[in-house]
Amino acid sequence: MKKQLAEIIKKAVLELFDLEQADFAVEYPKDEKFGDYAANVAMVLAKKLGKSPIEIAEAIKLQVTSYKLQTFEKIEVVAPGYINFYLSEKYLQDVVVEIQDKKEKFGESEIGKGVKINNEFISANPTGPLTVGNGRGGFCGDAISRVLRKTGFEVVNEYYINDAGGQVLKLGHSVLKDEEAAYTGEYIDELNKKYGELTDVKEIGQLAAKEVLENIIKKVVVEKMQISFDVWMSEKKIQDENFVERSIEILKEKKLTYESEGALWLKTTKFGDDKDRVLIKSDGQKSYFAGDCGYMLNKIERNFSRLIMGLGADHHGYISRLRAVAKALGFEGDFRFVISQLVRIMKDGKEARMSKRAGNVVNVDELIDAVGSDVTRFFFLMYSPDTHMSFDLGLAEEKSQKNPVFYVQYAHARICSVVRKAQDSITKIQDTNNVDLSLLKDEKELSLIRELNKFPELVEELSQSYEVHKLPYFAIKLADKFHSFYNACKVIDEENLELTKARLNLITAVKIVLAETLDLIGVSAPEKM
RNA sequence: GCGCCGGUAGCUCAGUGGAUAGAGCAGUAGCCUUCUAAGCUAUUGGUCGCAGGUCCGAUUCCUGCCCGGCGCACCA
Repeated sequence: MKKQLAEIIKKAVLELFDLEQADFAVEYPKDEKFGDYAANVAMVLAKKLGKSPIEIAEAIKLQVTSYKLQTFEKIEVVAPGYINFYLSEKYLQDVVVEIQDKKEKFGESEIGKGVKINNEFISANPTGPLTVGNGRGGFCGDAISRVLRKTGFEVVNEYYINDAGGQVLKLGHSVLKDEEAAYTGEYIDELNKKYGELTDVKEIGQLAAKEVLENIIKKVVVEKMQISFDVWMSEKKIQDENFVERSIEILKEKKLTYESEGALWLKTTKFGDDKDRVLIKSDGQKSYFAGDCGYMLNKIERNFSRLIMGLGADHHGYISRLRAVAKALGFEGDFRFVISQLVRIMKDGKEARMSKRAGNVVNVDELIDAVGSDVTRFFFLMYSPDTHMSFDLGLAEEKSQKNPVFYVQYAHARICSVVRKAQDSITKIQDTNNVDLSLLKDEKELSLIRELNKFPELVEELSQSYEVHKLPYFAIKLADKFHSFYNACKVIDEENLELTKARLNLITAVKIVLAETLDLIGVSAPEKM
């Protein structure tokens, strides 16, 4: 509707003032009393037209009114020059019908049809357990994919495994517990028991990495975090299949490389990086960055038209060089980075030290074990990835009404309970098809429907902006309006079966949208609590 | 030194070139003979880090500064 309204206003502006382009916005007003949509066109055009915003707004209002649209029951001009549009009751009541028809497909669209997207996230080294930071990035990446799929995009979830370079050696040393050991922890002790007798560091490292990947990372990702990756891409495979060699050849051919101090450099500065990067070191070894070039070539040859990479804030420095390689290798599509800031775990007002010995939570799986998968996901996804979030462990552990996750889930469970009750107690209400939804006129009811109406627009917006933290906020708002409605309006009324039927339709619609929103977040929608 | 991110209510965080800056938690006052009180209703609380600038209008955009986090390898 937002888009359609923008088109309508555009048309009106064209007809009235003969202006082709107008840079204005259609948005949701801050307050419901200002209607369902508000446009700032008049204020934007005021200067250009040399008229007062109010005057212009009135003209546009008249013009739009002359189109006799059924959608709006009222259009108002308000100082300093807003045009507020009020959806008609009929339009809102029809939203309930639409949701009943489409069920869980409500909000789906085809804007992404035929567009292939590669979404790479987590990609933590196979050298140890996943941290809460990996968890944040993981849930965020997963939610983005869910939104993209709902809007018709073809998404490949991908995890890149650094199983070829020096960190494998580091792991080997750690298992042997020699001077070059870098990692410690219970899992290292176990690996030491298993492989400590061997002597070849590289072999030990590879065996250990494989085991960490299979028994720690994959288990946590798949079982605890419930994220499914379509591709687990191995760095070694990229090397073995000559992508690295070939990418270097291509870059050489494009004359984007040069030799200096005995090393081969790539001119990433040509594409916005702050310094050039080494591809082949002076000792003849390929750099880690060369591996990235090979991987990029591999992605490009798989014909994705959009690339997404989720990175922790400690890796934000890679953005410009990765963008540079993509361009250097000829990738022209949209390449977006989702950077998630680090996570602080707070307990009792203090920062929990990231140490196992102190008995504090460090890893995602431990966090999930402590507070549950739903709470963990919801909490991480509530925050914009840009914020340096504090995870209040005490609050999350409480499992009480303080917790917004339960607030939302409770709304869903409540609806299920009412529906169950209706089925049990009123046998007459079986024919839910023949319903008079025009009975839904109460302010609480209409307000609830207005929120439902926003869902498809939200999903579509998120498929472009990736701001998935808006999903939990939407869920809370919808739950809020439902609870408010529930307290004001009795759903089951033996004396008024027609209204009861209409309201059952309404809450079923709410249930569908709530469940869908929670599904995009990856949180369960319980039938009972 | 350079770069990225943040600085909004007591706490954790949304938000926006425009209409009285929002939510949850915490605080205060009410609401269970009625479909789940894990709920509802009302209410207290803000110099949107500081200083300039652009604009009819800035918390939002620009510049400078202050505070906090992270990053700046021929390491992977």
